[in-house]
Amino acid sequence: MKKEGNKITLQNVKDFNINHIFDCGQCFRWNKEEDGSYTGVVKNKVINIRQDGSTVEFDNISMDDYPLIEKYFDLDTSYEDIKKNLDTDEIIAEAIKFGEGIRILNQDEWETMISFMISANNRIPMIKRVIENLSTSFGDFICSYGGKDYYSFPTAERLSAAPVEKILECKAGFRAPRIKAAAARFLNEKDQIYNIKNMSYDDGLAYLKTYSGIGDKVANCILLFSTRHFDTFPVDVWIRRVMQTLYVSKDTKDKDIKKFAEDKFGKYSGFAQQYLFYYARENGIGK
DNA sequence: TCCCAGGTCCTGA
DNA sequence: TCAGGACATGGG
Repeated sequence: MKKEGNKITLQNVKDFNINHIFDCGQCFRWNKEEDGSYTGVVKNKVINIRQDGSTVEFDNISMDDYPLIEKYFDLDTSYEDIKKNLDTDEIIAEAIKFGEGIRILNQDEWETMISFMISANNRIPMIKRVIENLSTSFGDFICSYGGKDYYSFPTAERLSAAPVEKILECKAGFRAPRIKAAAARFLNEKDQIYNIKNMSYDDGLAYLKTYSGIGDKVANCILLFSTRHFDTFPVDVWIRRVMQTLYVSKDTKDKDIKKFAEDKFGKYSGFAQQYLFYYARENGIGK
C-alpha cells in the first residue's frame, strides 16, 4: 500500500475490476468519469477510484478512511475461492470469466433498503437519478470533486420529516409514500435492521417484507447487498431472461428459478446471481 | 402511441 | 394460492 497526499494506492489487487463492480447493478451512486475512473459516495466520503491493471488508486481519502474502503470493497474475501467453488458448468464459467472483477460491496442497510424500493418497476438510469435527487434535496453537502457537488444519502430523520410532495419532486413516483413510511419505521426499528446481519435468512426476509414496497425481490437484494446473506438468488427481469435462456424452460416461474439456482449454487448463489446479471445485461441475453 | 423498466400491492376467482 | 391490472416516470 502506498500513501501520497489524499491518495492511497493498492498493488497486486486480485479479482477486482471497477467496471465490473460498479456496472453489475448492485449500487447506484457511482458514476464513470471521462478518464475511465469512477467517483461515488460512501457514507460521508466522496471517493474517486482509478485502476490500471492490478493497481488500484483511491483518491480524495485519508489513511483513516482505509478501514472503510477495506470493508466496503470486501477486500478480505477471497474471490478466488468463490469462483473455484462456483465453477460447476460451462455457462457459469463463461459468466465468471466475463465479470471476473465483480465484488459484492458491503453497503449500508438503510441506503440499500431505500435504493431497492426505488428500483421497483424502474430503469437503472432513473433509479440513479431519483437517488441523486433525494441526496441533493435531503442529504448533507459533502464537498465538490472534479467540479461537481456531492451530497450524502439522506437520513431517515430527514426523509420521514419530508412532505410526500417533496419526495415526489425527486421523481420517486408511486414509491414516494412508501419511502416516507419506511423512513418513519426505520427511526424506531434501526437496531432491528442493523441486526439482520445476525439473523437467519428466513427471519431477515420475513422482517423486510413487512415494509410496504419491499416484496420478495427487493428483500432479497437488501439481504444480499447489505447484510451478507450470500445464499440468496434474487430474480429480476434480467435474471429471469438469462436463466430461461441458458438454464431452464421459458415458462419457469421466478420462485422456481430462484429455487433451481439456490439448489445449484448453494451458499455462493448471490455471487452467481451477480456474474449472471452482468453477463446478461452487457450481452443483451434473452432480450 | 404504445411498451417497458433490477416489482409490489390489491383484487377477484 | 395465483393471474391480472394499476401504479409515476421517462426513454425508445
